[in-house]
Amino acid sequence: MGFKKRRVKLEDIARKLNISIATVSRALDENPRVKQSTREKVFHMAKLMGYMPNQIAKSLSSGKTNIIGVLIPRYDEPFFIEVCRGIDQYARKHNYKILISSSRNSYEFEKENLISFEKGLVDGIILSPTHETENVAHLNNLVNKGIPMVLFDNIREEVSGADHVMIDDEKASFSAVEFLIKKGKKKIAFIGGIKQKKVFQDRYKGFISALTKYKIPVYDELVLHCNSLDREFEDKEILDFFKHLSITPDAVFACTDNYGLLAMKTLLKTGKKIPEEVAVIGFGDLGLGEVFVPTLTCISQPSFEMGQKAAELLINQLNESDEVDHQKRIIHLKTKLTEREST
Amino acid sequence: MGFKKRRVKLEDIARKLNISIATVSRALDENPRVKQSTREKVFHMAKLMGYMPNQIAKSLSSGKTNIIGVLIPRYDEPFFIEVCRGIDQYARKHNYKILISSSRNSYEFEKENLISFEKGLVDGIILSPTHETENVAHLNNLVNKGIPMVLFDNIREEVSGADHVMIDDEKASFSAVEFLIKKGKKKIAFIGGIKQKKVFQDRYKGFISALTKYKIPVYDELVLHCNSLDREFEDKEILDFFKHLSITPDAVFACTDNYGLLAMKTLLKTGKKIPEEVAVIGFGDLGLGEVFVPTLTCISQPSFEMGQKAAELLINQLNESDEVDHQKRIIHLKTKLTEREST
DNA sequence: CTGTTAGCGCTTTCAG
DNA sequence: CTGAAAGCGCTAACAG
Repeated sequence: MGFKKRRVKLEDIARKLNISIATVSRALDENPRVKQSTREKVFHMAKLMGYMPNQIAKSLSSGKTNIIGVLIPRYDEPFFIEVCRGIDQYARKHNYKILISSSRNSYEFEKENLISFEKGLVDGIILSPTHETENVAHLNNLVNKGIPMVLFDNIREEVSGADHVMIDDEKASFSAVEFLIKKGKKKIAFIGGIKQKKVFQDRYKGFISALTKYKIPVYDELVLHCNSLDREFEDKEILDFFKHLSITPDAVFACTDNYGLLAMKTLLKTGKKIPEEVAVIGFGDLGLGEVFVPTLTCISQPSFEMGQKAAELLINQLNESDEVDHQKRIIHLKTKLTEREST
Repeated sequence: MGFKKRRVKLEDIARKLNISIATVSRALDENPRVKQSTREKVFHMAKLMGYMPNQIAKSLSSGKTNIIGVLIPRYDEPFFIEVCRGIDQYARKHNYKILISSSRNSYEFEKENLISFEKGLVDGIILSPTHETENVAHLNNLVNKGIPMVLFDNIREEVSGADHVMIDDEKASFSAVEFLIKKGKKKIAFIGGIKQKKVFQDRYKGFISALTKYKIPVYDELVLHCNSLDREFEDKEILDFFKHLSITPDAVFACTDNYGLLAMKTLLKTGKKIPEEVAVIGFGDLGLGEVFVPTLTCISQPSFEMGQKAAELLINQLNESDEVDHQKRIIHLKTKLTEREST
């Protein structure tokens, strides 16, 4: 807005046509209560004058913006972008736009962003809390104010009143590790992410329970929890990890595709044959794994679908009557194992 | 908005304190014209009552939303995401938020998205037109309405009044190809993108002029202009390309990192040694090239910086006086060649 | 079918 | 320093 040239508004059309603003508004709204001929006149004049409705005025008046706020921890993670695509696709169909913000992995920024959402720009919020987010009071707070919310990825179950979209991380990683075990692997390394994230905790649990079930020893040395929040450092962390191993793993279960690729890269550099000597399996399936040589076997996570589902849940909440209290919903999406060349 | 519970507004604070709405508004605005003690009372009460300003009302009243609309052709292209990060970073510092939309490579969607921007949601627009966009009337149209605009990537110089942020694609690709030539390569393949995009046209020109300058033959067979708009098909297109060659190239200049990686992948599969038998160079430098084995040499494009610069130009326009006509600015950013293992 | 009127919540003259 | 009042552009009773 604030466009330099003056914009034509309803009033201008009304005056030109010698009718009331209300009628113009209704006509443009395709309200059946206005005469066909009037409507046509209005449409014609609106077009002629280059009328463009003012969304802000509409929102103030109607009490809704038709914008969904999306808050993700970072942009440079294909998973989040894919989820956003899913949200966008569903939202668009239902006449909503999305406003994406990044909390840049910071609890403070998360709060800050939510505040700007709370200022009335968005009708509801979809978010993945950062790993730093221990206290979820700010989230419950928003929910209590009646702002519809859906969580995904780093779910915090304590947030009552917000819907959740998730996968069964533990089960998925269990099946990945089981797959390796059934291939005869016995020295399986684990590369996880930030320990504070529920998804990584769960993937670790799955890893452990698979090994336990099949009575395969857990070598502490073969377990790495990456702490990096940056591509650059992840790289280094994984390189170092492999450099200092005294046991040579015959398989690697990586909690993200990126970790899987970095692991393969490091292994290849040290002359290992994949998958003959070391099998590698990743998690995510966001396209990168298919480009690498060898291509990466991985747990396929329905990222796009997660987004769609999150949007669906949110929009359902938005359409719920304001009277009844929202009944929390938790959606579990299925994962599958996609076998490629690295195993 | 439309939050179920009623929100506290200026009026509520005013009444509680027995002062006028105007004073509350001014106090909260840190307007020096209000007495220190009053201001403190207001702040205290606002906090107590959990006041949260209504951005929509503010926007309607002030005529600006402090939102920048960003329109990119697709989300699943790291380059665009990186540009968005740059925009976001600069915008944030200057108290702007960004609203990202994707035109999904469609001229129709581009127009549609711009219309929703034009409805007053955004103060200005940063965009990369789609390859389908031949007619730029819709863009000039917006500019003429006084909406500040900055173009990047697939620049259309015809859009007068909009600022441009670009790199010298021709020069950059010239230098890449020259680099290959100086390494003694003589049968250089070219993998470009959609021909309708200016960036790809320019990169092709650079390729040709380097070969010409050094009197290296251009083999038509070694030139591929990818038409795919989808990862999946790009893959296939490049595979096919190499499969049907009768000449074996000793180098490949790829117009994106992704093409470069796919080329390497295909070459490796057919047993070629990189860089000994075939050197490969990409364009972009968005992180993927560093993970691959071998790592990809490429032209580094300052994507993040492009975003920052675009935001800077736009925000400058927003701050310009409404009286004077905007003086078009074109910014050229520098590229450099980053040598890695693939050459 | 159409017009009148009262908001939506905030900013901003203009008076005082 | 503070208040009253107009207005941003549109929607939605309510009345006719």
